[in-house]
Amino acid sequence: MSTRMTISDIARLAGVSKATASRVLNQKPDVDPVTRERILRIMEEHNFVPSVTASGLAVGKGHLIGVLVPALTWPLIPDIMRGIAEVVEETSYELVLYSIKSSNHERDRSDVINRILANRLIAGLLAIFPGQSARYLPALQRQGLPVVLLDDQGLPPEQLPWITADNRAGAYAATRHLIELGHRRIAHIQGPLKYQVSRERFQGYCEALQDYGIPLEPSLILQGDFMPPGGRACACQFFSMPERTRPTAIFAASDLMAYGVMGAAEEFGLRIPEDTSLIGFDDISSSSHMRPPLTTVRQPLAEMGRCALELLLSLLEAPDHPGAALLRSSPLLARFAGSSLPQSQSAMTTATLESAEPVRLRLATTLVVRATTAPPPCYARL
Amino acid sequence: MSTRMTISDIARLAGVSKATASRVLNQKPDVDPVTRERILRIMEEHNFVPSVTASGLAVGKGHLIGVLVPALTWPLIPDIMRGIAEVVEETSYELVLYSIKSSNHERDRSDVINRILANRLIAGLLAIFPGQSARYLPALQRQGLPVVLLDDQGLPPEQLPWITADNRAGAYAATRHLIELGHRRIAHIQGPLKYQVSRERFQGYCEALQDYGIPLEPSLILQGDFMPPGGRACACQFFSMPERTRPTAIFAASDLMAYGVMGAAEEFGLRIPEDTSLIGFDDISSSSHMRPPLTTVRQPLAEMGRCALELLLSLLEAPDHPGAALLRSSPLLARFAGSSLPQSQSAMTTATLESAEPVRLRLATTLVVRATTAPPPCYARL
DNA sequence: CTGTTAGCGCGTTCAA
DNA sequence: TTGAACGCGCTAACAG
Repeated sequence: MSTRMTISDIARLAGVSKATASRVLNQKPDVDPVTRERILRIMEEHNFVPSVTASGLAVGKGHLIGVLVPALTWPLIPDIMRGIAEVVEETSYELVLYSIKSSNHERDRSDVINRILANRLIAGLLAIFPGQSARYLPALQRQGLPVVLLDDQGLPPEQLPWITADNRAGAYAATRHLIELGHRRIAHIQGPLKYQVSRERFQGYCEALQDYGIPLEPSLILQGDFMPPGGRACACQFFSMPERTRPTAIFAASDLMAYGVMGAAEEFGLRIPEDTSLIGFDDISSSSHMRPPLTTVRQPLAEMGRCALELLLSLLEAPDHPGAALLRSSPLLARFAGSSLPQSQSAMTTATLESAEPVRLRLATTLVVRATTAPPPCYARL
Repeated sequence: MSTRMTISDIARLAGVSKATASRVLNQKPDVDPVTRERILRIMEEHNFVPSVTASGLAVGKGHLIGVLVPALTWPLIPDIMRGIAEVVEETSYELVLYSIKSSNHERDRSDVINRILANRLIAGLLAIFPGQSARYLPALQRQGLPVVLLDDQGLPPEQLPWITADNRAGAYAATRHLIELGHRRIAHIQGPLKYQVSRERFQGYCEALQDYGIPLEPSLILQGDFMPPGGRACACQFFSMPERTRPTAIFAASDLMAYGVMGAAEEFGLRIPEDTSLIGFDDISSSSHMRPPLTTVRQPLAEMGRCALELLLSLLEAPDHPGAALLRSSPLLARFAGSSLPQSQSAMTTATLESAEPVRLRLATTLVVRATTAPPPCYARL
């Protein structure tokens, strides 16, 4: 419970110079073992912790890692943060939270970026769902601030390492599940197409249909906004169609939109899954508690956070080693270095290393079947 | 898009000394107006942002605010964080996230605290649901680091300012709602009693019953753990009771536990709200999407975050002015300074200032009636 | 192996 | 009103 200790205090107590004390702090090898032990002991005794501020100033790079997040309330974020926090705890880094002011405009976004860059507080940046802000990120990278993208949700700025989930494969699995249940009129509620994840999910949907010889039906494809009301609106449109053309199953590009569908179904007196099957995407925590529990595609959120941060850390330690070399320095990332294409269903452990130059990891998704999917009603079969 | 600018650069460009440039940066009045303008212009031009690191070092206090959070995935946290982020954005402070390693033990907790204290990174700490870690907080406070507690969930360490929701009143309103609907056998699933919020909610339940002359029935009170499985288990126990003594309504101390109740009800073939009414507590976002939408008590989460941070900020600026004086310095907190007891139902704007010495704010909660409450089934009436 | 010196970028004295 | 000098706590260069 002592008060603030400086390295000078420690040095004085140990009878050495500050430089020596600093050396043992930084694990330098060139210190007399016995002296080192003595200093270490003194530090322990007074539970000394070096000032991140000062060392940051001295080295020119702080030991802080910035995390740029959109609205914290977007349900995927907390799980991702959990993964991030887990690996940060293992290191001596601290996390600085930058949240993008959602309400305001362009100006604000570049402001945040400027703050990040100019005050030189952080050593690296992890940008989660940067969306439009992604525009400014390459500039940071060029100025020497390592940046890692997590599921960009926008046009991927080239040359930035990024981590994402295999949205296409997840959507494919979901659609195939529906097809195998016997559905043929399968609707899809897209996310906003300006996000890459939306397009990937749509692509997976299309490919599954195509592989099973089911023609794409444009009237069964609507664009939502990832939120419940949007999903509800699209569903209402589907449910208003004549029974013969009405979809017997709906694949929504987010769980939240699926919630909206459930609301609409109730309004139309349609039972799920008896009258209409439903699949979401994300597997946010509340989905398992819905009545009936929602069948959905799980993103390995925490794992994505972990990977992204490990990647960033390795970038910090070896800024000039782009590509696969980075992967070897991290135990977690190393697991992915070997695998090429996702061949097994053991989701959490497969991923593909897409390109060598800027590292790009795509983590596997898994279909989790719960209770909102069933064979189509009799009148619709065949 | 310039590279890092230091104050020396600015000074050189403006043809003045670094000291002068520093003066205008810190709003010192003793600078020649025209010179000041010139310097300001140059700073703007090169979009110069002072290094938080360096100024922090110089002043001895960084412009960072620490937020101590438990598991990010606890559903209340994101909303609180949103409130916090909103007011942080208005200031020049940044947020540093400290998460308590949930898995490990005592040792870890004090470690986090030590890091926080010793590296002198942050100027103030906002502790959300500190739980057992609250033990260490007063020490920080004594060492000159302002600390604000947000909904302590434990034994409140004396002398620390804290913000919470009016759990008692919320629980009272929920129970009264049930009583007024005609229920008399009202069960309560408590949160863990080691948390103060659980005890307060239980207290509100008891008081409502008492005020309406309904005797407390011990068999209708079970302790849960705030999580769905716990709620489910308790509900199963209730639903297994003979119909004559079985509760016609359940008030769960958290929405998550209410979800568990819904699952159990389905299992027992009981309809909600026809056979059993149900009320939760928290109003987490998914509750409005449940089928049927959950009646619950809303905590003003974001507002709590906002207040807590404003309080902390005012503490930073006037460290020696405890008590009500603080409140006046903040526009948001000032709103509460006048009101004494919550008299109106306009929840978000009433609160009680409990004591003058360590500031204690209790924000109003609101009952949000949705679709899980109804009059008791016929056989149970009267 | 270790001590000495010189900053990192900024705030704050002191004189001028 | 302004400038020069010093120090925050630490690291990095260079000696010894």
